Amino acid sequence: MKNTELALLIDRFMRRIHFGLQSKSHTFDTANVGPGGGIVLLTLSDMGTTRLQDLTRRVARDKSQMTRTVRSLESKGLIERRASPNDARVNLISLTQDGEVVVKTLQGAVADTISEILAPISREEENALKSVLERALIDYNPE
Amino acid sequence: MKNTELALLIDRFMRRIHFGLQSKSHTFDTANVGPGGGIVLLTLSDMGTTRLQDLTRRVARDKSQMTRTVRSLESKGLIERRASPNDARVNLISLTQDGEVVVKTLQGAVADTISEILAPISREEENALKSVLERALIDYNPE
DNA sequence: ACAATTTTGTGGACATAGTCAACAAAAGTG
DNA sequence: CACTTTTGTTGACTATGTCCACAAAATTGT
Repeated sequence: MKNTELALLIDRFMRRIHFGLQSKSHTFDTANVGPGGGIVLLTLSDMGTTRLQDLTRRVARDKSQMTRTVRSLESKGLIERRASPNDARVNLISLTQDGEVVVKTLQGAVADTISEILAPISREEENALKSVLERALIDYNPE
Repeated sequence: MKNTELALLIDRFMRRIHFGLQSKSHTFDTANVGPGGGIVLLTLSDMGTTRLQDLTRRVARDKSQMTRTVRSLESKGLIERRASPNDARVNLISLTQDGEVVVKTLQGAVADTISEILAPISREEENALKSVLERALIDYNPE
């Protein structure tokens, strides 16, 4: 019954990352994608070319939200969409070359911030942390 | 350089909690405090009577945001504020009896959701998870 | 003692993100 | 080939975040 702690900890941890990045965002977010765009780009980089719906599920956002985020990233030339040849409803999303470059920059910034935060944490614990989160999320694919 | 993963995992985990609660919120958020209000109430319950500023730092939100959240909770009769006797600038915030009741309900709901999510995780790992997060946040007190 | 600075909280204005419902087009199904 | 489902878009609304300026009280340095 004391599990409320974990929710609060996760929230604070999230905010910690957020502020860490936010405070230096002018040094790396030159494309002005913001947190929302950043998450989508990084996720897309993980997934490779994907259908919009799958991307939406992975980042666990509302599909309407994703439509807008994707449009914004497209207008910045960072991602491309093309219709699936098999299914005309489906949008296949992929990073452009410019997008790849932005992703590299974001990855650097995020990695730096995370390293800062995890300074007091050992490498083994860090891996354990990832593994636990991954396992908890393994079946999580919201619609 | 692979640490981007953790940021994305934390984000997904957060969303997982959020949706888990959101989908049942009508069953427990009868006071209509929402996620923002809930975090404040739970944190306040952890901290006991506190100054607004300390609460603000703990939840890592903007102070103006906190002003508004606190006003809203006050208008619902869930928290009380009084001026500090020592320092007339300071607002001391505390839960009312109604607030305590709401907190109990929220704690139940959050605990249930977290248990669901952590079903595939052992008790030891869960404790390790908390401990790691706590340690990473130990010195984190933003202004 | 007292001017200058800092701390605490409030308010306004704007930007970003989340939510929900309605919709259109294409695909799948019996 | 009607019926249903899937995919994505749009609109309207709410909630949250961010930034700036401000006022009142406290603190500091001289």
